[in-house]
Amino acid sequence: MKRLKPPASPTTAVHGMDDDPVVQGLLVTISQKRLRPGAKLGEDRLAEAFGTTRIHIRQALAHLASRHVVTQIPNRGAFIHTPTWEEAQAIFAARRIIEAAAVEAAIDRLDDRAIEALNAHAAREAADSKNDRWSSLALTADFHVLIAELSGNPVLLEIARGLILRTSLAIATFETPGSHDCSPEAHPDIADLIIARDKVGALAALSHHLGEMEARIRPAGAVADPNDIGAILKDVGIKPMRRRQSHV
Amino acid sequence: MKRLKPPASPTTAVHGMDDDPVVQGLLVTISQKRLRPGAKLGEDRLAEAFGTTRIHIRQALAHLASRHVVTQIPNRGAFIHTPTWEEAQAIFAARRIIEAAAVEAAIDRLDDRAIEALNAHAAREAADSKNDRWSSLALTADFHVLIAELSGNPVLLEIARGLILRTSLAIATFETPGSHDCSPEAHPDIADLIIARDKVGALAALSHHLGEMEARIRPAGAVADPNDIGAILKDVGIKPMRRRQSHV
DNA sequence: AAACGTAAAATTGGCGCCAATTTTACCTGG
DNA sequence: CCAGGTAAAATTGGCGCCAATTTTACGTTT
Repeated sequence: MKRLKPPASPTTAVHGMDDDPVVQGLLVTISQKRLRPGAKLGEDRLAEAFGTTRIHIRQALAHLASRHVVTQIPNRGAFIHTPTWEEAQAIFAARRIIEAAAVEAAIDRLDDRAIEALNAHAAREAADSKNDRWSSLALTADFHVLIAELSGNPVLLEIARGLILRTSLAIATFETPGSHDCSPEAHPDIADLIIARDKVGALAALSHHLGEMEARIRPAGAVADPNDIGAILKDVGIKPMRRRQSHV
Repeated sequence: MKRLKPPASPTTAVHGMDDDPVVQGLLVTISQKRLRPGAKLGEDRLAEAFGTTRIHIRQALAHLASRHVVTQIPNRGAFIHTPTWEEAQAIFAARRIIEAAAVEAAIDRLDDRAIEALNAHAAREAADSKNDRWSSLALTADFHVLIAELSGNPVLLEIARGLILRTSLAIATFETPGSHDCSPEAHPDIADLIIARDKVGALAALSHHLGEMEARIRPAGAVADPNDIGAILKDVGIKPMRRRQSHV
């Protein structure tokens, strides 16, 4: 038996490249700063690591390149994008705008499920202090994504997701040696102010929080350390390939 | 003679998929509403129309799909994206946020070149009344892009460009029969208020302008008219292909 | 010994071919 | 005359091979 389908209705199903395992794997690896800006993303190596073909890798890399997460250079390959200092400042400025609007919208449409989600994230972040530093980095970023989700605007959420990810690239590029992405106690404060529906307080706390993040980067801190991705991807749960080794 | 180049510095040159002629051609054709939401974008047909290969078309379509301008359905092909009503509302809400911030930033860093650019665009728009309606549609969108450019934030500009383009898709999908994209006299008013450095006035005029645009769409106005792209692309200056014709 | 130039290896880019699915057209049956 | 089913055509998806460029390694020269 065949089920008949609409003749030419493009609203049936979406491709959903964001759900791609290669894209997701690269994204979380970047948000955890295991892949640093400038790292080479070889097609054959990634294909072997993720267990797929080279064409699939190319599509994923092209998708990430259009999101300004990966930079593709003709005949050179794909690299984790290294933001310029001007781009880093622009990302922070854009985050101030987007996230302030998201906080306002989240307070306007605050309900029990939103409060529960904020508390759940606060609990998860409080219990995370003794985890490995990789997952805690992704967790602090998730708080900002959660606020964007609570805004109820899917377009705003998508923009925020991109900016938050690019922020980790900016921080990884220009950070001063000993610095964290987010001060630990800033997120519960913002969450409480949102739950209390204190707009001006929440906006001030958010602005202060983003200011602290921006204060940790310096224009001269650009590192040129594209460490090899083999050992990194192996730790994520992917089997690496060993091709050859340059001897003495 | 060979010129030596940096060893592995990814900041040397960018790929720049946005400069691709296929992407640009499709983008302007969409902003002019010659390609309407739901239109099928066949790979062979586009390759023949633009005079390139099918692989190049695929890359361009994937890029546009990651920007939510094109929807790709597996084994079905690529279509001009048809926003949902919720997405259309979210786009307008996001534009209010982004463009308000852009106007504020533009006023803060206003200089002579910015004033000249605003006046130049106003003059071009005033002299455009008797042009064909295709280019005037793109011109009204350019005004909003110009404001985003004057904000001085390249990230904000990129976000605004995407939202403005997706707005034309939203309007084309849900517009009521006789409606224009922008009321003609709204842009000079906003430009004058920006030049006068009147923030609250410019923000109010912008909000009113976007409100007028949003008021012209209705949730039931979804059209299912994906007219063929052959005649449209032929008019843009591309040679179409004639394959076969179904006789009587 | 350091630097230049050359050659080999590796990687990316692109084209063509073929399988899988969909769309269309046609034919048959009610 | 309309509906359902079947077959042909068209289109997309994917894999493999080969050219072009880059990167690395090595040998030669000053």
